[in-house]
Amino acid sequence: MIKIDSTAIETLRQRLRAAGLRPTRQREELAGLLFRDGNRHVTAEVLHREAIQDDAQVSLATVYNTLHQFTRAGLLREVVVDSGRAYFDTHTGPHHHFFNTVSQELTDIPADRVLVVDLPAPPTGTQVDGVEVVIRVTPQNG
Amino acid sequence: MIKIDSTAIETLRQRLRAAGLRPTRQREELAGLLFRDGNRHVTAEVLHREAIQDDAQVSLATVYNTLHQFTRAGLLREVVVDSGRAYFDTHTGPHHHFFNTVSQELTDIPADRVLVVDLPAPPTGTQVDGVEVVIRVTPQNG
DNA sequence: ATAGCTGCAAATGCTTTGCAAGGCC
DNA sequence: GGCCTTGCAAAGCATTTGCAGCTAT
Repeated sequence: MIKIDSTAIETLRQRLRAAGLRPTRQREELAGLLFRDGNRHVTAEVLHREAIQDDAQVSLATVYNTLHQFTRAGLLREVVVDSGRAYFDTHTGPHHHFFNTVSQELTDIPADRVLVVDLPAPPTGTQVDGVEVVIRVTPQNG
Repeated sequence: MIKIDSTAIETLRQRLRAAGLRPTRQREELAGLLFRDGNRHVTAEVLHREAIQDDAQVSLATVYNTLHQFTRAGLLREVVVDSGRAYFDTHTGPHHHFFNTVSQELTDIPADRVLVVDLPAPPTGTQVDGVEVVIRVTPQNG
């Protein structure tokens, strides 16, 4: 169970309410794990394991539902780097990622460190929704 | 069944052999579908459906295996744009993609139309393996 | 002949869904 | 109380694997 002072809990609850989500025990727990330590990159399974280790009662299905609700509400952003698993990022602003394909770890790259220039026009009848840069890395000498 | 002249078939067979793969009926069929019409972006399911409509005998499992063998052999490249489905691109050189998230269609962007500058150093102990830029687009007014 | 392929079906891994029970306002 | 949320289990996809039979060289 998430252990933080009552002010922080109240901030979380207000944040959820502002997003149009009822502050339930599970949502508070997951929001606490996601947002207390700054920027994080999680998969549903990892977040679920953390919640369980934290003595919280949350099912994996609820973790999935919650991650999507948070994403729809703008509290999270999905990062696509693996065709078999979804990653969620607590940093919703524009930025990019390193993805270590061996350890499967994500690292942020500030948006201002990558400049995409001379962008071609999108296909006819479409509009640009977002630009994602993923730099795949592997351990050296391995 | 793929219908092309014997010269083209022989070219395909040699290409497979050069990649260290036995030119079997299934591989010729799939290679024919993939490489005869220039650059293509396919999922396993789409390629399988095409092969079946072409009166070829190929199982979906073989399509999956073949796509990965071709990728390992450098004939294909995997493009990660969806966390639930794998796309394969017949264009293996450096370039980027538009991904229409509604129609799920991929469009190439030549590498020289996108410039990624001031690239930050990769995380300690890792080396860069590749840079992928994905521009997500949606239909206009919808 | 034999090492490599294929097909099927079953297994796997991640994710979603249906529905009854429970919790928030 | 009423509606939203949760949990469980089952279902749903995409993908991989085991193994017997087939095939290219």
